[in-house]
Amino acid sequence: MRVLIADDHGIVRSGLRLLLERQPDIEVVAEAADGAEARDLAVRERPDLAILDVKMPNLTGLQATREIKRQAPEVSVLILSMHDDERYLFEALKAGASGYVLKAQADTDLLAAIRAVERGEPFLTPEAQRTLIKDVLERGSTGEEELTPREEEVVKLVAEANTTKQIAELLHLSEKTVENHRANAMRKLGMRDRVELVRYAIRRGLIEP
Amino acid sequence: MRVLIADDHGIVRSGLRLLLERQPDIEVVAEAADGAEARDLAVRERPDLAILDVKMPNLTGLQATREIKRQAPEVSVLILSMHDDERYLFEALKAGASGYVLKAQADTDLLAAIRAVERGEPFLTPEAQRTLIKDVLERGSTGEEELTPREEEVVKLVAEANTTKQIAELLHLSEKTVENHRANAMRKLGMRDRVELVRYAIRRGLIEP
DNA sequence: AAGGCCATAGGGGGCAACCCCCGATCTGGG
DNA sequence: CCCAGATCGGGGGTTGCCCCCTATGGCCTT
Repeated sequence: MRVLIADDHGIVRSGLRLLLERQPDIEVVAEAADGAEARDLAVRERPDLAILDVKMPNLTGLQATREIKRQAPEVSVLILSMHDDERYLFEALKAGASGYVLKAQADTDLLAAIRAVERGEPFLTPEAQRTLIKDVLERGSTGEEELTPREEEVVKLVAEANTTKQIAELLHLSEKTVENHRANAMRKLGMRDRVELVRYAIRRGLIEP
Repeated sequence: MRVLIADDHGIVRSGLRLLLERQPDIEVVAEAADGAEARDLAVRERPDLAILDVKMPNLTGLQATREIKRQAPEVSVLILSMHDDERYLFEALKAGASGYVLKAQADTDLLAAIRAVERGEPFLTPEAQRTLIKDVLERGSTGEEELTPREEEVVKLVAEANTTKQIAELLHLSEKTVENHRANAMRKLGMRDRVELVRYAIRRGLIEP
């Protein structure tokens, strides 16, 4: 099994490599120190599996996952999350990840996750499963309404502190259209102003804080 | 040289251990998964050096440092920091740490830091030195760019998507006062609107995304 | 005593954001 | 073929953000 690992900390990459290479059938074929590098390597090397940290420079693990699944959908992705952070779980799954493992449990759960992915099954730690169930129950079965690509693009630009006029120029649209996309996004998300959109964009990994 | 390592992620401990044990004169005599355990082991084992992650359960690396330096001052402490987080640099030095190393640079800087500590010298990465110098210069010469407690409080509430009116009610102030604090904070930080304040507040850890 | 910073409060004004309506065009799927 | 949804564009209005200014009382340092 050919694996790519991506984390901005050399120490973590060493630890992962050590853990993985104790397995006779696993080979680490590439290491990346940021999200953009991870995406490029995944597209070029086509590993069986990419293990990505959530928090990386250039592209977050979530952004990298989206791009990898678009450009090389046969590459499976496992997301590694710091802390007790399960807030990215939902987004990770929507981005196309096959599993979500907390770093604190990485040494015990990671191999189980890899074996699951190998069999083509998804993998979630028990904690992650609990979080997911809680989320689904809270949001109702569907989750929140999804944004269209255009709406998401506008939200991203809003969150980067562009004014309506600037966004209109960037996208070659009228200010009115930009306002409409922003308003529709806010309505779908149940938000009242740009400030809430910023936090949403950061949670979604659309922008860096 | 007898070393203790403390980090809540097994993967990171593995990576550290791997790195350190390649050195013939370094022996990892203890591993801790949280701050309290790190303190207890440091006091009992009296290693020459304790390498502590900033963010750990029970006691943070900084709290653990303070307690270790009080109960076993001959133990040197190196702080390992996640992210690009240099915000704990001052506190670490104040707590008695001999050095501050970013995890992203751990594999290259950590050994240099250990050798410095061995010689009884302090160690800061070039980035940390720059941060320190920048801060000293800012505080020394021109008006300091730090926010007053009131300004920070207002910024936090702004970033939580409260309107000026809501903040005024929460703090029992006039809207005008809130506006002044917000405007002063924005001027100090060189920002133009609330959207930028949100990202600042998240970077500073004032609020969660 | 004087000057400095801070927290408090206010006036007035320009403009962007936000809200509620509306319609036109194009596309994909039943 | 028609309908739904996405995209694009607009009118017209209220609110709140943001910027400019002044001012007072409390506290600390000089």
